[in-house]
Amino acid sequence: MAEDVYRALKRDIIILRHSPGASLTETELARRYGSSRVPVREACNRLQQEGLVTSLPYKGYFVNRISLKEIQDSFELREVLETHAIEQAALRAPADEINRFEKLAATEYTYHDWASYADFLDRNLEFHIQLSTLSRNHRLVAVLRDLLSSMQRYFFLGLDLGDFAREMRTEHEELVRLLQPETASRAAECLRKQIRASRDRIVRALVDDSFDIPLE
Amino acid sequence: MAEDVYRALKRDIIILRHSPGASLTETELARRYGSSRVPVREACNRLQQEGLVTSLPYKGYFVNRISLKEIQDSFELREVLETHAIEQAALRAPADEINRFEKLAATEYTYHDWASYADFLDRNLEFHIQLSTLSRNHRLVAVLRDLLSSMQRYFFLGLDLGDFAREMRTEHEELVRLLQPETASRAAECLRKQIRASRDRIVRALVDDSFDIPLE
DNA sequence: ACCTTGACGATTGTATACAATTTGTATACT
DNA sequence: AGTATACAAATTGTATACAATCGTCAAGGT
Repeated sequence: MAEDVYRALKRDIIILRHSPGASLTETELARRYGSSRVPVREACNRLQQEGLVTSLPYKGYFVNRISLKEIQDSFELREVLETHAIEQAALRAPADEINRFEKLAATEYTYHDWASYADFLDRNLEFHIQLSTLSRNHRLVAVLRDLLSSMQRYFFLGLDLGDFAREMRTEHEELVRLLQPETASRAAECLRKQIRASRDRIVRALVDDSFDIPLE
Repeated sequence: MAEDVYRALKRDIIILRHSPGASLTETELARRYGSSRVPVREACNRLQQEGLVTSLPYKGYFVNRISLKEIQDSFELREVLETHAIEQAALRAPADEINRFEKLAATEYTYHDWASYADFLDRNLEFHIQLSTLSRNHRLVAVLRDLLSSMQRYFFLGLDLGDFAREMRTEHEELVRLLQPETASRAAECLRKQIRASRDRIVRALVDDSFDIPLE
């Protein structure tokens, strides 16, 4: 049940059902998600460690606001971690596992259909995690999973800015093609370019003020 | 009180008072640290997310075993994160903050004095965290802090292998000297060398079987 | 002899009652 | 009117009682 609350609450934060800056109290969350305060506490603690909410003792929990600085920091960190992961992945990738990724890469979403956004984000996360798993560094994968999870909220913003479904699918397929020892460094550079493009899309969305979400 | 339990339990795991592989139950921990099960649960959850213990539902918590693979994974991850951090730190470090680090770098320990090990590890962690803070990337610092915390157990093993107190102090001072924009990449390479030396010391300690700790 | 089944012990999972803390508000005093 | 103090409301922090789950071991049947 704690797991249910965790998942539901996280999803609601990611798809912005809980607005950045919003105040959450244990009692109200318990009512909303149909449990008692204890599982809610556990869920909130996990989300706090992931950097999605902040706990102020005796005051409540608050959905972390979105700031340009944190977006840039997150993307910088992602670039360091994931380019390293994919380079190692390409160096160590066994050929018989590559075709498995062609299916994972083939995921798109429907523009302006918010329900499809959530699905796409899940599959996209899965793709990147499976990719980094090829690096054979469990620890790296764990950190990257937490990081990408907490960035889902940003990606959600980016999707509604334009129809990049086909473009992202093409990017995925390009990565899979480069997943071989000889092209390891090219794979890393390719991913780096994609990550920066994604960051720029999202930053542009925010500074253009297309969204009326609480910043800073 | 949850905070107290967390700190005490973490310390006891790091200094190997709780042996790797040991079984921990909430009730017994509550008795040992003088609280009820609720704060213990919170502490254990945090430690689980940090990778120090594993929770098996309805069975208990278990102190994670130490494996060569995980040590190597951790050091690889540390190398990626911290060399990036120090390079950014050197590029952005304001001159008036440098002297603050000369004090932090001047920390040693007394060989064969286990009590001094714990103190040294704390100050050493603080040094590296403060260093990475100069990178101005909060997110990176947060991840690095978690990683280094969970590696403290390994460092503890390394200390008892030989008297490296002066050597490590010298290494620290060398890093501080290189903490300038012109020598940024040299700082990164210097740190990389140090991290690998540290890893090799610890790996050697384990394969030489100098310790009778339960491995993987 | 072996397999099934049932009960018991140990442990975590959950709910709820109560304590501690903070913040704001109202009231009394100067 | 202004300030200080006491009190009340809201919220998390902690303790404890109870429920759910898993593993073990023994008993009984085949």
